[in-house]
Amino acid sequence: MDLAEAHIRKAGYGGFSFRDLAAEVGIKSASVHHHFPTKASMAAAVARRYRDRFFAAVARQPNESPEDAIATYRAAFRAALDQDGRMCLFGVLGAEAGVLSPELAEEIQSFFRRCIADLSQRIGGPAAEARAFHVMATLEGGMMLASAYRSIEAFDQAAASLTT
Amino acid sequence: MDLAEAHIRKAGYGGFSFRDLAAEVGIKSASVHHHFPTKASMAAAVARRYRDRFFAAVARQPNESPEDAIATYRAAFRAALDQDGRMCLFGVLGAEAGVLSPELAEEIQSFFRRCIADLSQRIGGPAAEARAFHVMATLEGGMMLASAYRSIEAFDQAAASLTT
DNA sequence: GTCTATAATTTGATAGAC
DNA sequence: GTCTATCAAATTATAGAC
Repeated sequence: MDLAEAHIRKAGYGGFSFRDLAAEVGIKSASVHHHFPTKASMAAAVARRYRDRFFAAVARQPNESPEDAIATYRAAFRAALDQDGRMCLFGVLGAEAGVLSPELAEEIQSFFRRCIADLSQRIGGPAAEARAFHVMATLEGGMMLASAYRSIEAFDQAAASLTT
Repeated sequence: MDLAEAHIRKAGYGGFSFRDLAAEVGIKSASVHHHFPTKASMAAAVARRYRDRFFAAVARQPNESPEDAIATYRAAFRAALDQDGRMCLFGVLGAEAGVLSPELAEEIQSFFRRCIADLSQRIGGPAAEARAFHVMATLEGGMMLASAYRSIEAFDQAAASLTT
């Protein structure tokens, strides 16, 4: 699953194959099928694991200000980029959502809905939801720019103004 | 090229094949190879055409304010989304830039460099470049969110606050 | 849990006729 | 410019032995 995640984040859903994963682990592709019946089911499992890790990382802090919440999200995205220089898993999959399996498409939409709902609540106020959309778009887009530029500075420049 | 562009914007580089394109046009895949020697060369040609169309659409207006320039970019992204509900070509490809051909990777980076340079100049002032990065990230991320949500409202919410 | 073996399909690409 | 024919490789997936 670690390898599958790395491949998806680097090259999208089509960027990993059971054979490649198996070879890198040192087993055969049939053995991978023993754990995940289909490619779509494995991608969905990887997505669920990524989602759980992500929401654990952005968990609400005590006595948190709206600016703190946004900074927490930004730091989580930045850490993912800093560790391995790769895109957000859901950012990659979201871009090709049009042709993925229904199970996976639902997983993607559900991730972003949960991000927006969580951020909106923690930001509060009248324009909270619009600001939540803005924050998520900027962070995802910033990761994409950093991926294209191969430089984390692109992310930092894009996301700097999110907090006042 | 129209069909190739549609497929890439919906599903990424791996989302189109010469056979599929040929079948949709009513010819054979060998005939497509007559026009484009390789898949990478065709994708690069599609990217160049998209780039030229994009920069024509965001051309500088006379007596333009910084807010006007940003609004022009936002309108161009929104129009692409509104017409066919698909991602920005370079947004999709940028997310999977890690495994594309060098020719294509260079085309992607060059597109974003040109966007940032153009926007920076039209915005002006001390923090112009950072604001240009911010605008591009928000627009690309907003398209991705709209793609995942299958709703243009996600884009509008994300990009509303870009202009004052 | 892992293997061998294999099926069925798709893919990118080429040679050469018309 | 388009075709037929074909290749070599890769892909997803399954059956059944160990």
